[in-house]
Amino acid sequence: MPELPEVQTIVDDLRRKVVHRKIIDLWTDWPKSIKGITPAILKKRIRDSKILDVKRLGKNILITLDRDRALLIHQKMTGHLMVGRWFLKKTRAGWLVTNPIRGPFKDRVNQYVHVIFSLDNGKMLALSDMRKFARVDFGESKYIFSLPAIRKLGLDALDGHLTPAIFEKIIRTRRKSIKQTLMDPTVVAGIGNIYADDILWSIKVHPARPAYTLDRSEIKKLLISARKILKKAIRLRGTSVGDYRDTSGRPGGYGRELLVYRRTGEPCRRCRTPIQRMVLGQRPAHFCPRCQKL
DNA sequence: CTATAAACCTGCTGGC
DNA sequence: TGCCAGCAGGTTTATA
Repeated sequence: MPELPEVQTIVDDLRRKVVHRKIIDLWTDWPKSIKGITPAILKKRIRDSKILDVKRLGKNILITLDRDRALLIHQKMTGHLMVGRWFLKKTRAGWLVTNPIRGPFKDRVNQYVHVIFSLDNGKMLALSDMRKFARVDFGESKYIFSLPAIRKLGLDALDGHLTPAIFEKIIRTRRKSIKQTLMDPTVVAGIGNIYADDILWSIKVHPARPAYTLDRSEIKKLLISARKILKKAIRLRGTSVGDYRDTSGRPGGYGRELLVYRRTGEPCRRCRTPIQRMVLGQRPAHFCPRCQKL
């Protein structure tokens, strides 16, 4: 689900909804969602933690707690964070979580909720994830920031410290394709498959071009375009291709604006040539064979 | 070191 | 209608 704009949307929601709240309980039916420690230990250690802040680190969500501790959540492909009131219900098949949010969810039971933090205002922060790839990590700030996922994170795509000159230096040393380079979180943080395709289409660069072949002006255009597209997607509250939803269960609006992503066979928005699909680094890449020459 | 593949999971889609 | 291969927003780990 989540790339930079989707994660930012979630973080903005969470700042309004859970900052200053206390976590009073923890429930999970998928212990693997929690890294490092058992759910029972996390439950004990997190009780009565006050939420001080919520931030985005690349595609990770950092929830800062009191007593110098923090939660780090990565939603991976199909993870969702939702805030609301749920009810646990025991059935023959196990625990089910009922979800009163109306709208995009097909029914009132969200069978994919696997972790729930109960808050002191009667609401719950729930992690729902159909594919169970999402992970929650907990510990002292020192521990969280020592995690490879954070330590090795490149500069954020929207971070002002990432200047055209620095971006050029990074891009020009990479031998991989420009698309795989853009999607590598240790190079630039936040760009995933959807936005990488749209960004490259917008500057007419073929996704398979080796990164080091881009010249200075192309790299500058790349950075400017990346920021423009990511900011537009944040304004529209993300892309809902598949099942992405915000913390209230509402879809994002960028899906209608997609430039090439998942438009295989459809006409290029510039020249009407049918969009092509190829595979790069095990991921699909979409491009216009006429606008984006190798 | 690099490049590719597999692993982690479930549900949906399309072809036969 | 039914089955099954292939595919999906991401990242880490294994293999060559």
